[in-house]
Amino acid sequence: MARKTANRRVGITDVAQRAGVSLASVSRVMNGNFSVDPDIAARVRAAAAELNYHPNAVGRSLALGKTDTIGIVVPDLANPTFQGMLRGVSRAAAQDGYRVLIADSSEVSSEESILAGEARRRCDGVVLCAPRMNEAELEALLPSLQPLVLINRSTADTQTPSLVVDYGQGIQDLAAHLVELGHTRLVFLAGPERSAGNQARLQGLEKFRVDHPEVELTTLPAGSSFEAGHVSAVAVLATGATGVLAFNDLVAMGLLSGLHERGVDVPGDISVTGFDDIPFANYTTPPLTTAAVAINDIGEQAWHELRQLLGDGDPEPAHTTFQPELKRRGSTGRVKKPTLS
Amino acid sequence: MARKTANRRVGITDVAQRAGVSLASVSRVMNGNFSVDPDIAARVRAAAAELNYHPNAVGRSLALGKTDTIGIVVPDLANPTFQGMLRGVSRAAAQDGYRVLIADSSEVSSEESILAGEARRRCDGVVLCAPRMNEAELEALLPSLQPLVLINRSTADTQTPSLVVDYGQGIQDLAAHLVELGHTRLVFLAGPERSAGNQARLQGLEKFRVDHPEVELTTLPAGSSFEAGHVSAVAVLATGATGVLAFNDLVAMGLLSGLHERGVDVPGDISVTGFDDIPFANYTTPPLTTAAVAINDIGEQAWHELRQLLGDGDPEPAHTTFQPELKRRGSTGRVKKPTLS
DNA sequence: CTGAAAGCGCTAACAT
DNA sequence: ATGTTAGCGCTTTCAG
Repeated sequence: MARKTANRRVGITDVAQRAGVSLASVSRVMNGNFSVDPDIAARVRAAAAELNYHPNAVGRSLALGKTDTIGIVVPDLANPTFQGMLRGVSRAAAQDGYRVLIADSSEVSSEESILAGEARRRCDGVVLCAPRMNEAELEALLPSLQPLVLINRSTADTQTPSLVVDYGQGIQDLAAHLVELGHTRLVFLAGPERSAGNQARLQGLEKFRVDHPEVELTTLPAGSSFEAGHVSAVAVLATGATGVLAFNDLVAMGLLSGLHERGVDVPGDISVTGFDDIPFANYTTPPLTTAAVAINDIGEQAWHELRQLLGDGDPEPAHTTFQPELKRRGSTGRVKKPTLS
Repeated sequence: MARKTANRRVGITDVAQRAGVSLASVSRVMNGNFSVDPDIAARVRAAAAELNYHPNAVGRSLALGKTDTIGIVVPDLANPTFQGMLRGVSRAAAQDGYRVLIADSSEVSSEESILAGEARRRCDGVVLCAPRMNEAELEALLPSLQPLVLINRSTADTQTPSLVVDYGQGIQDLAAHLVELGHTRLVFLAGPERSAGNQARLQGLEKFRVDHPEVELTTLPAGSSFEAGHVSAVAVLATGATGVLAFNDLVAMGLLSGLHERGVDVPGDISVTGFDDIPFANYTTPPLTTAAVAINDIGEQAWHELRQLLGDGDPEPAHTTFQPELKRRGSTGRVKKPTLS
């Protein structure tokens, strides 16, 4: 038997002994179970207090078959979007007495499956956010992860709740906003190729092209980070576009910074939009026009869905689409003079 | 006995049965234990694979007396500093096969003790970051949290490793930097009053005053958020100071934004410094001069200390001070004209 | 209403 | 080298 140090932790047995009752009674009292003699209850509580007894969580988990813990697997803890989600999940779950175990796959999507499985095995359920995992792998993984809720991925499996952001609509709104301002030459700074969110944006833009044949829209590969946006500045300028749709706020901020370094005025010379509305977006100079995603709400919702699956809480719809909300801020403005293409 | 659904999970017994061996053998094989007949080992592995068997973590934990999980309690998951720490801890711990359980106290420092205790009970150890918790409460808590490592708090207890950032020195470096640039009227935008980090900065500035009697340094209460910095813009301008030491990067960014709105040029009219060097600091306009704190390293170190306490890994020094590194960037510049005080 | 005892899934003595 | 068995700390039937 493993016994790390000399000092034994106080267990239910100690309390029972001290209170002169059986283990069962202590257990009943600790769990606020019905039908315990007030006298005994008091003795037990006293003993527990004196010994500073706290039930061992692992023992409880084994007996109860539940850990009161859920796992959340995210691709990158450095990304504000996933941080926001994590925070939303964590706070909501905490409200219901659940804790959250993190599994950060560090962008190594090959590890995601294993990680998710491990997380699931330690927990009662899982929130899975794996934008780069391929479709087949995802489908194969789902059964073993149940109960789980999926973020920004859809699945044929109707058992699995999934919360998705309508990136396609959001990017169209952003593009339309630029068109309204008179821009006719746009460039999209694309995110990671295999990311589901990027593909959704691309589809949205395809639709936009159909609706706005007069607009010239080009795509530039970039990425999802500051750096990606920063180094894109030259390429963006080379296109001659007056409006830029950055993959997300990070990319937009990087671009803003790169543009600023080159003395390009935003929005005077070029308008820039982001995506997500991370907290920082409000405080860039100029403040960033973006499509706000209620990422904390998504996290919270994710927990609610999972809670339902776990048998607590009340039933709710299992599939939800979150609509981004256009935030008009200082980084976009009227085009200076119509560009002659 | 709790049995949620009808479908039994496959346990070690099933594998043993299928392989026609005892539980013990299966356990030995699964744990790569010495002395198992290759033949049996193969049979066990085959059976495990066929049944898609994965050891139950809770059962293991109970038997082993360890969970391979550590808790991390942070005051606010929305704060980039704590996010960075979390990330550092999480990645480092993952390297050693440990998982991280989050306890976000949501700034409610009264909850921190309970939260920390709960986290500890589910885990093998805890990383505690509770800048606002009062001294007495902290000391009282320590014994029950062992093994733990403390972040940005010191304690008399030499058993407890603690990692602290030298905020006092950092803020002095920042102030000295401004002085070098010719600034003689400075203002410090103070953080949360009870925060240990704020007090350290205040002490550093006291020392700075002694070293630089020629400099006029005032303090303005602010806070630790964007908003705090943003609303401070007017008060800052009212002081007539030409150099501002913001409590942290968030406050500095808020201030930058507030200043920009009022047409105040940074660093032309006023120089602004932050603290922490969060990833965004490099991408503000202008880029933020700040004192860089290697927050990811701190998280990583925290894990290493904890690992040592847990009995793995090699011995390391138990108390470490991290020196912030001055980052000179665009938000600070030469004073326009010497101010006549 | 209470206590004895079985069992959650696994590991580690202890025999064999 | 393998099987038997006794826990790990707790909950919950099942008798009384």
